[in-house]
Amino acid sequence: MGRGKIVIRRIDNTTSRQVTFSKRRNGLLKKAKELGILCDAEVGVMIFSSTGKLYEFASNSMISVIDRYNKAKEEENQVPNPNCEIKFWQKEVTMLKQQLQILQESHRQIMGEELSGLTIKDLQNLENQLEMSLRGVRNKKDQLLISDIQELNHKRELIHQENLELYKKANLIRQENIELHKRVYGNGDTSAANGAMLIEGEEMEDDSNGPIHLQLSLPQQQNHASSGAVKLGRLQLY
Amino acid sequence: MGRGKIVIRRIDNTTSRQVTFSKRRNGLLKKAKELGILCDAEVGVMIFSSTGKLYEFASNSMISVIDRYNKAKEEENQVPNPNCEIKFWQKEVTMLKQQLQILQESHRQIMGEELSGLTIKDLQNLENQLEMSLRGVRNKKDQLLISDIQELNHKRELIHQENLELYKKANLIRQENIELHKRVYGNGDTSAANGAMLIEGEEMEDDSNGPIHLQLSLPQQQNHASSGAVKLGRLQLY
DNA sequence: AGCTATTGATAAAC
DNA sequence: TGTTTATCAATAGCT
Repeated sequence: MGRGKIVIRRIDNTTSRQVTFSKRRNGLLKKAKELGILCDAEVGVMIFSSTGKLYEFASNSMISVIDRYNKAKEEENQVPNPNCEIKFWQKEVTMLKQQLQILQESHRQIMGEELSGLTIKDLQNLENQLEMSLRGVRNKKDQLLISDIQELNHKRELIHQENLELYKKANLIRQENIELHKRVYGNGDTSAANGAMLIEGEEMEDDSNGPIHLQLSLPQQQNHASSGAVKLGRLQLY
Repeated sequence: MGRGKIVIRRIDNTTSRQVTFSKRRNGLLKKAKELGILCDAEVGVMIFSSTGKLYEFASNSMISVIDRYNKAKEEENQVPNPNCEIKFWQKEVTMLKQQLQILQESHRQIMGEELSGLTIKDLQNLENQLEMSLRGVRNKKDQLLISDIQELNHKRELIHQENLELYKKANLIRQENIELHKRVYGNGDTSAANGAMLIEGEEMEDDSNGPIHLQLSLPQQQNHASSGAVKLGRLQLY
């Protein structure tokens, strides 16, 4: 029930796992509440998020539900074991220790540490797994690098645009300057200093300082970066 | 979600209340299960029908959930319970669970499953680790293969020696046979059957069956296996 | 219990 | 976290 079908399996992506948790938790609590009301049932729901936070619902009170649950279980088992809780936790510890051991062994094997006792077939499987993992890791790394490059390219493009704007503005100001110059020194000076009218404000490369740098740096940056980098990005990526 | 909208209010009709209970109860339990799996959460649901029957779900075990719930509530209320032994085991469980979680996460990363959130440097380290592991596994596999080959060679050598012994014994028996033959049929037959004395038992290839096969098969097997395989082993491994 | 029309929940996108 | 929307899943009402 959503934009696409999903398989019921641990959601790897942390963010979407949290988002889904938030939504489905609310859904579950709502349904529990509805069930309690509609069907006159006593319902208790406890949810611990993966971060350990508790969310709960109880149609009356959680203590009441738990109590009723314990009673029901006692009746069911008809064996009121006094050491029950301690035994439970001990079992839990045993189970967890086993799990840990298994995982640690597998981990060691994967790390290529403790390979004695494996058959050639085991080793072949391990090798295949490692190769697959390696491909996954490399893909992920490449993706990261490529997205970094794209981001940098984007930023560069923005700065380039900004540079163009600044260049245009500088040119306008320079033109204005020339106009003001003409007005201040009159027509007599104009013919002596400049043989032709500076209509567009071009051809001033040798006289002023600031604009020159802009004019020189822009085409360089443009040709170098935008053609080279974009081509690289497209060839490598798509 | 049904043929018509309903208001969330106790269903008066007993039958339809029970039917709805059955349906929604299953729905709730399913959703609880899904939430637990999808979002890596610990979920516990207890439902008492209006007739008092208990239905439950817990992602791990209800005792664990209730206990965690009590703990959370205790912490909330800041009321420390001096239940020493149980607390010890609970601590143990908590610690083991933490270890497990850490290991599982690392395991997932190594398996190339959950790589989001890693930096390029992390990925680089992971890649190096995987490459190292792969080398280790491949080395081990090669070692195994080579020791297998060596063992086979050794066995082959033993069998070869055994064959030689058998061949010698067969020759001796054959000589004895000839001697006996001579004694039985006298000197007149000796010159007709064999021109020269068979001193070492050689040159009998065309007359007897067993020894011929041995003599032919041995040099072939020896040259093929011992020179070829050993050379391969040395070149690949050392 | 089994069948659908219909509502409700929610995955994906922002 | 909240909102929106397209889809899928749950289920209300029947049989």
